[in-house]
Amino acid sequence: MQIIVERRAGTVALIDDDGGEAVVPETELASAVAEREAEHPRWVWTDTAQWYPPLLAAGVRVERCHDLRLVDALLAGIAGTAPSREWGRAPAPARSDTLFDVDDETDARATVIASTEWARQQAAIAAHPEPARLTLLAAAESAGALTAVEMQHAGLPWNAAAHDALLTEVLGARPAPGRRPAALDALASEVERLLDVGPVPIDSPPALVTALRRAGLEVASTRSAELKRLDHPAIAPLLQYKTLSRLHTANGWNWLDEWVRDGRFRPTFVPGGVVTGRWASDGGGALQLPKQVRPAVQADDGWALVVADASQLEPRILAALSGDAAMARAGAGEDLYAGIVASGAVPSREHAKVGMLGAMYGGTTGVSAQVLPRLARSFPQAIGFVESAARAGERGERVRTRLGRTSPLPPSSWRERQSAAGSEGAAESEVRSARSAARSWGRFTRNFVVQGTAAEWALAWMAGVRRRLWRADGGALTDQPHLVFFVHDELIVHSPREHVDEVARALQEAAGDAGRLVFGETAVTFPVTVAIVDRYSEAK
DNA sequence: AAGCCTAGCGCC
DNA sequence: AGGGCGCTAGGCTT
Repeated sequence: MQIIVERRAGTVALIDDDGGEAVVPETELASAVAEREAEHPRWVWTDTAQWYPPLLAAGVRVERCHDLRLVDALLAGIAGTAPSREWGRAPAPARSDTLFDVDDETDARATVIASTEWARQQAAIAAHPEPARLTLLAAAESAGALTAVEMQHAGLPWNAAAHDALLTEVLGARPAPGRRPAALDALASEVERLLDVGPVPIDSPPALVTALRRAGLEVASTRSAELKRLDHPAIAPLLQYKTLSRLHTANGWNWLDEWVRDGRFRPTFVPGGVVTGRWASDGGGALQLPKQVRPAVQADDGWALVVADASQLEPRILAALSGDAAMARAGAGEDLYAGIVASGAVPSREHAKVGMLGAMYGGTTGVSAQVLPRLARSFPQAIGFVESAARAGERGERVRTRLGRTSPLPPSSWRERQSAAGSEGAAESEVRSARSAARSWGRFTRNFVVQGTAAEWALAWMAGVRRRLWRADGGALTDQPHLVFFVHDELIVHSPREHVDEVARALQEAAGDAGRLVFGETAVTFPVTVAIVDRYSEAK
């Protein structure tokens, strides 16, 4: 059964299957939801990110929901239209210099009648050629939205003292605000001394290029890959400076002050935030947590981190998508790349890895391009699948993931370039640049099908883990094993030590379920490695 | 001062 | 001339 949650001027209507309505003041919503949650309804509401945090704060957990905003975005993508409404986004703050008053319009767009929208979405899903897949995607997306809020609520356990210690270890003591740590000062002086061309503006890439050239180093940029190719004594300290400076600015003491409170890092996860369906994050750079700071991610006393990682997820996804039996066989063990080597297709694991990544990203140079023909011979269906997605993109067509998320159409400027290049008397440069733009869009659609389907698998995995950890008898989320982190193909559960084995089992079993859910019968396996550790850095 | 852009680098 | 992101600093414009 489902219960639609509909806002009505300071009150909230809860509408059940039979059309029965209970209208409660917003202040009493949590208890009204708690009362009904016992019947395991699916909560149909406009936006999990808005409705769920206050419920969790009141100690009320919700098992299932349908997120109208996220599903609308999916359906709009499929229909090739813009999302139908602004979903309750806060109105733009009033600005005195604004030329026209947008508030009325913004409010109107923000008003979504949940029951009406729910009916519309059900009809749209039923009318889709693959309603079962789309239903699954809507459920997975919505479960992800619940999990995202729960992970922010619980927070990733973070030992601020350990973080401070590791910063001090490599940077020196925390400097006064606005000052540079001692280790960076020393490295900057060293670079200056070794270049010996006067002051070196080390933090400004364009000015640094000028200084390097003054020192006789032929560089076009200050990218570390380019600097590494140079043979000069100043390069090593310069690269070291960049690494430490990055740590200091991105994940240093300021980051710690801003993002870690009461032993927890609580980023906002943004389900569906990426065009492919991957999650994005907002604040703290949660999805780019550098390995350097992972020693600070530490389980509470008596607890452990159960860290699970899906092995070679994307090539396995491609094998399942394309039904490539040979690649499924190569992935039968724990290491798909080793399986590709064993099949005789390529000489080394590195060749297998770089070649597969190149096939999925559209690499055209180096080792990746070299081994592609061999991979194509051994795994014609898998390679053919991404090639065909690339060709579709080059023609300006949309592609879709396994469960039905569609890629956007290229911008109108792209189409105009293509047609201009195809017309009589087009300049050669126009043709070349249009061709290059077409290839570029093809690389996007090529990757979209794999990355997007991997995101679907990951959502199904996460939902399965959450379901297995769910305790019907209630209790606070954080009193029992709970998800605390997700990065595309990796999950972390914070768990009391006495439960880690069952948590590990849940992570494994849910991975198997996810493969069957997304692909039905498939020979492709999705092994996950699970590590039970005190610190995130001890995993892998 | 605020907004926007680029360069660069972190993650998957 | 390999896909997707977020974030920071510098530097420019408004």
